[in-house]
Amino acid sequence: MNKGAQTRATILSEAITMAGVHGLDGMSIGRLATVTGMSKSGLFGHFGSKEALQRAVLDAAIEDIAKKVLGPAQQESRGEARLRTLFANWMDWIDSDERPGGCPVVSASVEFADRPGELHDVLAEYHELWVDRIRRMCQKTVSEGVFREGLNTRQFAFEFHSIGLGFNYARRLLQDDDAKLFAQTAIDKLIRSAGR
Amino acid sequence: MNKGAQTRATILSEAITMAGVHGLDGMSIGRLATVTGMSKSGLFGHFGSKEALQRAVLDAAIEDIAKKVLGPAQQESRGEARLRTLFANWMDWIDSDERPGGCPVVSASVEFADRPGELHDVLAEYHELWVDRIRRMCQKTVSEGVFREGLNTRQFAFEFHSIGLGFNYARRLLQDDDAKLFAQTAIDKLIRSAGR
DNA sequence: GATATTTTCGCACGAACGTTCGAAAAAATA
DNA sequence: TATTTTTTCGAACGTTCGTGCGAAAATATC
Repeated sequence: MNKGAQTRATILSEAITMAGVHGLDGMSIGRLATVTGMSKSGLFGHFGSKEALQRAVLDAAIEDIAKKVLGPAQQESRGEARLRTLFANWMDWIDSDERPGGCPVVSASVEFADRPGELHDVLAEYHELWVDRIRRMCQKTVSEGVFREGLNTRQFAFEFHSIGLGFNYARRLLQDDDAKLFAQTAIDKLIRSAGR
Repeated sequence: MNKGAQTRATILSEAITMAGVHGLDGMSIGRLATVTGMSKSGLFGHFGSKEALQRAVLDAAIEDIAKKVLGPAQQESRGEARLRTLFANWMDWIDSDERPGGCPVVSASVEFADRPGELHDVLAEYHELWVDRIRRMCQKTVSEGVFREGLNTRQFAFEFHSIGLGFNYARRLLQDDDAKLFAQTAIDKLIRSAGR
């Protein structure tokens, strides 16, 4: 690993944290430089523009989700187990101490929901990908005969995702210790109601 | 109505829109002055500080929700009708053309979830109030014998709120026309599953 | 219509923002 | 070790930010 890639990784790690708390816009290059012990221009040179930095932060967060949340779920053989693992890992990821700001992708999506541009498009595309992954896991569970035939898998994915949002919201805003239980109960209900 | 209160209302109306799109921090006094055709200092004088302005925007949004969403729901006599009206009006409010940024309270809550201060506290308090209102409507429906005895009303409120978040998210980020149907279906399911 | 009060303005301030650039320092290559 | 490339820095730029202040304009009161 080059020196460049190394410091880039350090920067991005701090940037994910800062973006989670202050948003992708609220994350400033100056404060990021202070935190990492670099000069503003030194840090800036790694990205070339603020938008490129924001994009890099987003990519890094998405990659981390792929590694820690999606990957382990895909390794499960059965569909229902995939869904359960996905949700459990997602909640753990949101609740991790490394991320005081909850899921940075959710934060960014709310932040850029109504602002046209590259970041909006990246987020919209990723959201569709994410929901579609849930939908396909659900479809697989149908194929295995565990969920009932004719189940509306897009509806399932919508509800699955909504529960995650509810958890992220309650957990972050209120530090609600019951949130995890509520979310887990809701997922159990959802999965049970999809059974044949 | 004084001239002052009048322009204040005009400012706040524009501010709600801007805050919905750019966030409470992203809403700047300079741009707000341009939009309303005032001078920066003239506008500033109405509030005294940016945080006070943000607080006023939040209060105005919450008041608007009380009038257009909560009020009509409270006028329903039966518990289930209250819940249905509340949800329908909430979705309409989120989806209104006047608010390109969806629900500004949801946006603000995500924005300030991990930033201590007055705004965070206001938002957390309001969220608890909101969820508790849902819970009490649910409890009333239990008392009326429509929902089953022993129903976990806090769980119900969590799921109810989550569905609203899911709608807000999908509708804003993707302009998903199916979002309303998904949300409505989810609410119907939730209400049916709570029945005796 | 005269007076008192409220509202709005222009101007300025210091701080922070993203960004540029050429020089210095560090690292990689030979 | 000498040379080339990459990485980092310091200083500065033009903008925008929130805010303060005294004067002017508009409104309300008598």
